[in-house]
Amino acid sequence: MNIGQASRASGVTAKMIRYYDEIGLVRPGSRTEANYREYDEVQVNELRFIRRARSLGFSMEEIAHLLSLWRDRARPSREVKAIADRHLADLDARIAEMQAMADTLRRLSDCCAGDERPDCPILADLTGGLEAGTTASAAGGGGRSGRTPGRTRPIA
Amino acid sequence: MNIGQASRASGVTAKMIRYYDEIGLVRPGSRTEANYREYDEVQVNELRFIRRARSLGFSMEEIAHLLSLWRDRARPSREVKAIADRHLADLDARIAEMQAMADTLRRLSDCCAGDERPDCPILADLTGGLEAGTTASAAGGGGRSGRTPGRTRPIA
DNA sequence: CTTGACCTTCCCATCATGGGAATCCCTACC
DNA sequence: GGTAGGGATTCCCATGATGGGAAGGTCAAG
Repeated sequence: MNIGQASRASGVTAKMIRYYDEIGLVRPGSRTEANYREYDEVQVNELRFIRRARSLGFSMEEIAHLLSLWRDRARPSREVKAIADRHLADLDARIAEMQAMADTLRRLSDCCAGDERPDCPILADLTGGLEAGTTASAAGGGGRSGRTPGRTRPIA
Repeated sequence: MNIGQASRASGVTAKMIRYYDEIGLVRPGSRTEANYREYDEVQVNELRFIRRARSLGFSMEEIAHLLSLWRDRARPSREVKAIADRHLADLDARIAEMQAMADTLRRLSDCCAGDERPDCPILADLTGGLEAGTTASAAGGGGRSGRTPGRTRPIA
């Protein structure tokens, strides 16, 4: 299987397959004389694995770890679960953060007439910070340690 | 006010203030003879505005728009509301997506013994895709148009 | 005049992904 | 054999918002 066939078989773009090769995540089984990457079912399954893991929001770093556990028939499921749970906690935190943003925004939007007049509680909120009140702390409020520069939404 | 003072007054890092200058979002009122940026209360308020808008998850592009409306005393609140509502819909969609990931993951984690044995439903799911079942479609399921390469989590 | 804090610009890195160029290779067809 | 078209290769660049750091100029206090 060349890269195009592996791509169709796995649902991972050729570009990404090359990238996974580059970062050492999934190496082609071999190269042809013309330097074409060659893949077999094993690698294609790994590519599918990655695709699925990405769709669950795991980072490449986490996936590298998961993949090494997957390859290791003697892995303890404890380790897999640990990675999953850490990621889950991360997801939950980010969801809560975004939910707080959405809640604040919805409240502000509901108060906004949305007509031709310039008065707007949304702009008022952005302006003021509204020091006294429940308004100001959408995302920063909790006090969760450092400003997590967390990971983005992955693809499907 | 030089950039350091503006930074302290607004809560925006000097690095970011320079960036906002560079992209034309908030220009310093003037420069000193030594080429130092000079800011006054107006700009500091704009920086605070941006900081607050970022904390609500608005992108820089949306903030540029919001800022121009904010500066325009004759703006129709309709336009502000439109931006906010679009962002809100975006937030809701991303929350739903992450929630689906989290739900799937939680279910898988709950089924995982997390002990020394290698059997692991999490890895099994990643392996199989489990073609028949509610398991497979965490994030891609909905059918919402194109794979939105959406924006990341902002800071507080 | 020196020291230390602060400013300037410029470059690099993040993370996963896509776009595109230049070049080479393979297959099919005439 | 020649050629066309699709597909492979590598390399560079961009994203979005942010941080890190280097090299060099500036200001204020001692």
